Amino acid sequence: MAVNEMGSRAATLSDVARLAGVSIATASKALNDRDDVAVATRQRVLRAAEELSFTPNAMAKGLLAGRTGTVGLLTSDLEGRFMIPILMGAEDAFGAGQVNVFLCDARGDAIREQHHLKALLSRRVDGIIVVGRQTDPRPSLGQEIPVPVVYAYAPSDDPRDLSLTPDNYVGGRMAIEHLIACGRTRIAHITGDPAYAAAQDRIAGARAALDAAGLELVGDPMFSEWTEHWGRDAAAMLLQRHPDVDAVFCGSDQIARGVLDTARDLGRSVPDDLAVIGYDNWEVLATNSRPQLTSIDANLQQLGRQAAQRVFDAIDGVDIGQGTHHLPVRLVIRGSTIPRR
Amino acid sequence: MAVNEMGSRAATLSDVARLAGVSIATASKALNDRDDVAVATRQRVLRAAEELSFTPNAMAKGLLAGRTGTVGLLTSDLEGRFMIPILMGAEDAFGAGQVNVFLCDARGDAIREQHHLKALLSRRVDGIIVVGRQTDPRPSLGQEIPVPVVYAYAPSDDPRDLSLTPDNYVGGRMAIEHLIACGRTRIAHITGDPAYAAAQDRIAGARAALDAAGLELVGDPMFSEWTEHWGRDAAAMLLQRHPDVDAVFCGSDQIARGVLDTARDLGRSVPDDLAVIGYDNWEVLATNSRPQLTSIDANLQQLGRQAAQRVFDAIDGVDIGQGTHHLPVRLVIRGSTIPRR
DNA sequence: GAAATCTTCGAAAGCCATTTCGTGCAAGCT
DNA sequence: AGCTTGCACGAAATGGCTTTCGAAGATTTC
Repeated sequence: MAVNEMGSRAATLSDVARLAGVSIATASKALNDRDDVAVATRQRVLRAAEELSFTPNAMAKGLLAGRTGTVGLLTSDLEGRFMIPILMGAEDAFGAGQVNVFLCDARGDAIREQHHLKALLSRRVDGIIVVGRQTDPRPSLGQEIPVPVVYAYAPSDDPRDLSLTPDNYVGGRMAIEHLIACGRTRIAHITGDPAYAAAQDRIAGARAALDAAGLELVGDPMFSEWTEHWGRDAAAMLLQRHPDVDAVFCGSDQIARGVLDTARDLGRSVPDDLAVIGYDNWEVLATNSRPQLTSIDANLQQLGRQAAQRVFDAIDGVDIGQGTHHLPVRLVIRGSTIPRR
Repeated sequence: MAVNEMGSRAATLSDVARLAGVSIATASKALNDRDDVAVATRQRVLRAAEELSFTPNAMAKGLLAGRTGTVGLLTSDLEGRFMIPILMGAEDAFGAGQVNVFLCDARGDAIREQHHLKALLSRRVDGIIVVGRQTDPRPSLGQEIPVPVVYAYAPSDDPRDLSLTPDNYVGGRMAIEHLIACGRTRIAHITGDPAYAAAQDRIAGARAALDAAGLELVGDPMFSEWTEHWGRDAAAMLLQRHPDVDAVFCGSDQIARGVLDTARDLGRSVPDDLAVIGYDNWEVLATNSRPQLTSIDANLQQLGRQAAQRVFDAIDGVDIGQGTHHLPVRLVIRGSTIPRR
């Protein structure tokens, strides 16, 4: 047979018991380190289990325990760059223990999500993490779910749910504060789609920081796509209209890469002549540009870990609170705002 | 309670039966659309199930059926760009049916992998897909696994296993053939770490194509990292040593981006003066460069789908064969090799 | 030596849904 | 009326494991 033998299906506890010459009950106790089993007997059982490479059937166990040691991860867009670190963080937090992750990708489709949700519930997952692809609020799964639910990245639109999302407002503020700390005063903003809450939140934070310093944005924020192309085009327009600009806060690293490109084309030196800061800290982009890109990192992996931790806590009966929590972001300084020493 | 009520645990079939005033057996039959149930009775049961929002316990079902409707996805590096499309393809193929995916990330650690494997087996997955992070062969999980195993991307080192991996040899050949078709004859190769099978396979394919056309590579293949930085540096060296080169085959899109950068800096126009082709067809990089990047796409999503399909077939008892299968790749032509019309 | 106390083990119930098989009943037939 | 036939439903076994509780044997105590 090609792939494998599949001959004898996995050994069961009674196989082990028979080989060890004890009852099923005793075998179970021996394998689970319970009392009331003589040392010699336990040894025999363990050896038998070893020999049959016995693996307890998690389903049978779960059926009894009422717990499956399984958590569902309901994403809406696997492709998205933001999903992966969150997923990793969650997998990380779980992986250490006995918990495994059920992955479901709804492909951004509500019907499919409902379908997957049902599948997860029928598998009796102990908890669910819902990962969205934007920071805009998404429809709640409802309060009727019989297991804890935590929303990551995209918060739920129902305040009774617990949501963890990066703090874009503070991110915007930090970016501007950093630019000001670098001595910049004529700061412009190029960002992506204005329909994204992320774009608006970052602008709000940026404006707050500028206000606090008695400054104003150079021109209006420039909206369009989250792409390098737009970054290039926007930068060209910006530098023509406002040649005296000395810093650009970009809504994404992709946009920032475009801005760097145009700056180079037009002979503006970065960071001396023009400081550029990105957003997302997408390493591949940020560390391979010339100069390397200062950026805001949303700590997504940590966000994923926290979401997992909350689910754990809830499973253990801990009250994990509710509402939308904005998790701290961090500034990663590179050459595009501060000259290399 | 914060996250949800969790009050009454999920309803069971006997709850439904009691509410409908029938036996468990009848309830089961009604819900599963089996015969021997009067229409009126079925209606009553369905209504009861609806009311209790009954979801059948997949574990109990699996315990009977001997099948769990679950497949394990054992990756070694979630971070990797290659993992995601494969994962999506697999999830795609499964998602349509009743199958769900267990995701395990071994973080490239053999111990952790063993641990996860055991967890998957104890969950009685019906099959396993092992996804590696490079195309270099990886240690087999062994022939003792009681369920079908398919290796994706990274083939198993045991020819008795079934492995699906992209055809890097043909990829290299296609790249060169395309450049030749574009009228180029002085072709150089800049790639990444020579320890990668991917690098060597692509070179072998490239050499075969050059041979067939009676051509030779300009200079030796240039090895180092799979980064933009290296692409820039390598291109600078190349253009200095061999100013007459008219095409560069790059081992990755990142390297190609670096090459484009340097070409621009040195005033070489792409594609007229110098054609550049990348590898991987990483859309974000390939479509945002100037000009857009021609590249080789490994069809990873399809690879994932195929892996899933093979697992399905094996579960259904179909002999799915063995050995390493090299899946077709495809050329994606953009502006870096052919001028925009 | 008899009674009390451990120690060690096994029988059996239970988790939840499916399925086989048998029972009760009404309708159909001669 | 007496028989078969068909229908609708339920009792019970099944699957793999845990756990409770009782029983047998070994040990200690007076």
